[in-house]
Amino acid sequence: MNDTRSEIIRLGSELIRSIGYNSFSYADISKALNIKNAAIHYYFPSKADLGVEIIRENLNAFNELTKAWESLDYKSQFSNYIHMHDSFINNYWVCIVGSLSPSYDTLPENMQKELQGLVNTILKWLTALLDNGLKNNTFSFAETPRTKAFMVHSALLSSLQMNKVLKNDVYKSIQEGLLNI
Amino acid sequence: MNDTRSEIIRLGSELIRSIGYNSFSYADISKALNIKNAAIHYYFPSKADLGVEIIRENLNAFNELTKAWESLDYKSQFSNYIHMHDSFINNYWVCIVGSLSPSYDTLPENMQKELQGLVNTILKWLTALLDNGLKNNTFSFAETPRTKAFMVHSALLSSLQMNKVLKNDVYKSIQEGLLNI
DNA sequence: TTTTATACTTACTACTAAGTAAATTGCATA
DNA sequence: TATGCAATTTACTTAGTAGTAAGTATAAAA
Repeated sequence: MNDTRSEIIRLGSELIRSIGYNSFSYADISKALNIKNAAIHYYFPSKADLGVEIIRENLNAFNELTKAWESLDYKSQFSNYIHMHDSFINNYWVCIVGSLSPSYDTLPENMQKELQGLVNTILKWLTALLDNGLKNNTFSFAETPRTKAFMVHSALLSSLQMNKVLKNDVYKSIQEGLLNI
Repeated sequence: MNDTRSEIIRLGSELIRSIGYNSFSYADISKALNIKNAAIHYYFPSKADLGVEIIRENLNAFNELTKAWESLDYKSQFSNYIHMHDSFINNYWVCIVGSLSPSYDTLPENMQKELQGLVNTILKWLTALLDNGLKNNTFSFAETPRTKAFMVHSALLSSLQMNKVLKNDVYKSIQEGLLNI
């Protein structure tokens, strides 16, 4: 994979996090990388192709991270997950799922499928972790692991969105609240 | 307020919930209402004017609802709040805050301010309710009322977004989880 | 009966978006 | 040295989008 291609993905990823998929254009990328709009079409014929690739890269990154955490105890894995997006708050970025979900109905079909895959992967991993941690008393909560996974994921995702609007301590507050299980 | 004007707001509201502010155009509204695009500009010279009005109507609706609940016990008020958006799930709509927040940086300044006002009003009301309910033992939780309000609001908001993507029981699961405080 | 204001329509502008075909550059290999 | 391929630009099309200026129908007020 060459430089230009990976730079396009990197920038596209940032733009999705900061302003959303429908709000960025190939012109935003071409200006920033000092190339022409047609050069982006060379690597990603349609914007949907770029969108799909960006989601895939996020899925790969998630899978690699969680694999690297495998040997850690459940509490550490959970804490790592909760702190996964810490670097986003100063830029007021949201995670890719939080960015794409509200505009889900406007996304091309292949992006919708890819997004579903990403969300399912995250929730499956988190549910298993909570289930294991509940069984060996690392965690304690009343809900089913699946419901708890929904709640944790949702709270975290949305705290990044609220951080964009309120620019206050909402992200840190929710993190602390979540870690206390 | 005449019919056309309120129909524009109603439809605009729906469009924001279903596809987002940046994804709908005056053409979407004019076609649906069988009027011309310029007729919308007559009532709302710029799209931002319409956006601001839609947020304001939501704020008014929230204030009226919570005022109507004032005489109820805290548990009922909390339950009402949690069920506030039940009618959205079958259409896969998100709430206005969940729709606008991820694209916050693309919104015109007056819409940003209005959105902040709405979020602050919701969080202020919810924090006060949780605080009161904690003090009289209606609720029991370890976090500060403010943090708990962040968490409840975030989980609920984001469950509507996940409902769009997964079209499963995530919204109901999170509701049940939240009601158990 | 004329005037005035409201609620629009007609017909347009300026601009931005994604996408494409064809030409060009530059480097590696035969 | 010539050829061929990959990476890119040039120059363009098509299809929207918000927004506007000028005109029109209608009904109530003067």
